[in-house]
Amino acid sequence: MNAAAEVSYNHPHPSGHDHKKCVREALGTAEHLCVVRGVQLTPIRHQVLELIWDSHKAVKAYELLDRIKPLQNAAKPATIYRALDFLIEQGLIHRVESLNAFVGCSCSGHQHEQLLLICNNCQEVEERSAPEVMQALSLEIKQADFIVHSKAIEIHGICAKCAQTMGSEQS
Amino acid sequence: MNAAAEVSYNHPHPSGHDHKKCVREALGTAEHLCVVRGVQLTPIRHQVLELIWDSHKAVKAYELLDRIKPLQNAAKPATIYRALDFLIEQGLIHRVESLNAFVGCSCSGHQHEQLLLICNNCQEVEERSAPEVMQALSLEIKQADFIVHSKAIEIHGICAKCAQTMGSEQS
DNA sequence: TCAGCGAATGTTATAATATAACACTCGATT
DNA sequence: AATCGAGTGTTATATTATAACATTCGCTGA
Repeated sequence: MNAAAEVSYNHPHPSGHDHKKCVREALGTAEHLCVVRGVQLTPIRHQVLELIWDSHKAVKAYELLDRIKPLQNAAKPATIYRALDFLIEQGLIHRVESLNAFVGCSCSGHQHEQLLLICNNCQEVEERSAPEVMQALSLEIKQADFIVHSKAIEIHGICAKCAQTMGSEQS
Repeated sequence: MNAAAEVSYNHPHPSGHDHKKCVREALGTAEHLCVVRGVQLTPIRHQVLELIWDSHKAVKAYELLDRIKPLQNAAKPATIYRALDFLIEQGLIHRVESLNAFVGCSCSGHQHEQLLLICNNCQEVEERSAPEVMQALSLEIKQADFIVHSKAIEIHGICAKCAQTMGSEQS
């Protein structure tokens, strides 16, 4: 049985987008990249990636652990952390440093360093490539004579959708 | 006895800068801001701030706990985390999200949102205000219709000093 | 004066996040 | 068939952080 068939999507994205398409594309890209790179997207890794893509919210490692247990009875913290390490290495997910949580990367394969807009209300994370920001950042880093290994740009606040909802709910 | 007198500086900054001056300025600014704002920089909070300013490296909470125990025998995790919460609220330190650690803020009183250059070799953290980056970032965020609460921009890599040292040590 | 309050701290317990270390399986290679 | 490496199983523990309630102490209004 295919692991993919065992994971259901509990939180269809509310705002009229076709989330199944997001998932399909993300998994398709992941599968393709892993073949190309000669690395193994094992059942466990695939399931974890699917669970992460269950929504656009950042997910905690132990929440993933709880949710994978019905599928992988033997799952322990190491099971999850190893899968997460792999997925991060392959650029298939982002670690959200400010939340100790993880979110699917929709820019896999392209440049992986993105700006994350993290909604404190709905917990959804939006990735933006923000080329102008990245360019200014590169210049700044160069001026500092600094050799970059990795970048994390995390903005917390309220997303457009929540702002609208909250606004219309005011007295 | 003044708490300030009880903390020694174990790690004078190697690269010829007058670290005592950094500390003096940081503590002076902190004391002044707290008076102006009518908040209390209590002995514990002052000591924690001093310990953080012991170096330009990011410090872990439990490391602070170990180091404050000789001064505050009763210190427990909550002691440290409360002091850290206060110092962060007042903009006197930064939380380094990608390290779960803390570093003194040298821009206290001015705008507090800064770019952090974190050296993976020496662990020192350099703050840069990077106005061009911040401007591009604000624009990007505005385009996304996102309401900002806080920003974290953390760049990991090798600082200029370490790059030089490592370069000259190559075979 | 002293009752009551609020801010800070003391204290105990536990939750949440993450890694280390070693054993086992299994398919590919020699 | 031995060996090897990648992935996983398993146990234990380290690290980071918070909850919840008690106590202290200075201040303020009755």
